[in-house]
Amino acid sequence: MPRIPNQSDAFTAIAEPGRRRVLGALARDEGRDVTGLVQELGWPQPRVSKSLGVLRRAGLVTVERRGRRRVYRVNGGRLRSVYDWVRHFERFWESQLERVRARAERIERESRSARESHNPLKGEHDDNGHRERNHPHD
Amino acid sequence: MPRIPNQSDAFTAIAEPGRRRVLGALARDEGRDVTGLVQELGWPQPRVSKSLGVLRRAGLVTVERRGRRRVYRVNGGRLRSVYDWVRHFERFWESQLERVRARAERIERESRSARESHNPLKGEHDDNGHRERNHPHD
DNA sequence: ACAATATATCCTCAATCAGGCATATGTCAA
DNA sequence: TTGACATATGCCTGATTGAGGATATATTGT
Repeated sequence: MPRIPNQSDAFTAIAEPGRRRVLGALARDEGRDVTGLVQELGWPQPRVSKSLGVLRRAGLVTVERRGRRRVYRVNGGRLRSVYDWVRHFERFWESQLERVRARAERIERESRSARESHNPLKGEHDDNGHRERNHPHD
Repeated sequence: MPRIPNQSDAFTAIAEPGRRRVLGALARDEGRDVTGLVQELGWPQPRVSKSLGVLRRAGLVTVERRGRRRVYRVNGGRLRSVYDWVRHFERFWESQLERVRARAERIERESRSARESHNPLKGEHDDNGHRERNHPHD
């Protein structure tokens, strides 16, 4: 039985770029209703609601009923658990030396794009396939 | 076309508990080879290698060839991008007031477990389905 | 009670993913 | 070179996922 990463886990919840966008939007204001998010994001309402649902079940946001509206807010507590986890690796970027060494190692790079290539050429030309965004602040 | 969250995205890479374990194991020492991880984690080797592959493509770890061994190390730079993103939400847990308010709102809780219930009872008995670990430091 | 508004949930589909296992590739030692 | 060791990759499968669209549920105003 594969896959346990329940969507109600904070890490899984923020793995999706769209949901990160939602959190970002929520963070800008102090509480926002679904309609507001729909307008800001330009997404169909069901999609927004579903993203909010995942975030809600992950405990990353809270809801307050205001009449027919529902005001969503960022729930810091949960995000903090992610923060704390990442924080454990702080020492790996704190020292400049670390970065230098890491960079030196990156020279003799790792595997190529993984899916493509499969290039049977002798010299295994390492390449990381750097096509991702390095700052997923979506 | 659904699903874009490429595995070579740092957030997606750390979404999987197993991969978080690997990172944790790597963080304990200063460089570790696959065999070492296999022993520490008790996983079949292919699984370890595959986890490392994802982390590698996400730029979260680096490899250094040492003979037939491959020494993996945590790459702080990438983890930092996650750190920075989460950090933007710092104000949501910094103030105790925030937490108090959030807690007050949590009282009138959100949706029930999502999958189950569907209880047509009038009074919507909110429940967050708090069955996840709140500290995924796996 | 009815219509309109606001939001959540259901269903289906295509794509992705993790895990298991077998196997390929690479490297060292004799 | 041969064989053992170390690691990566390919394939298959069951399960999960996100998106889209339709629809259900709730709430307010008249």
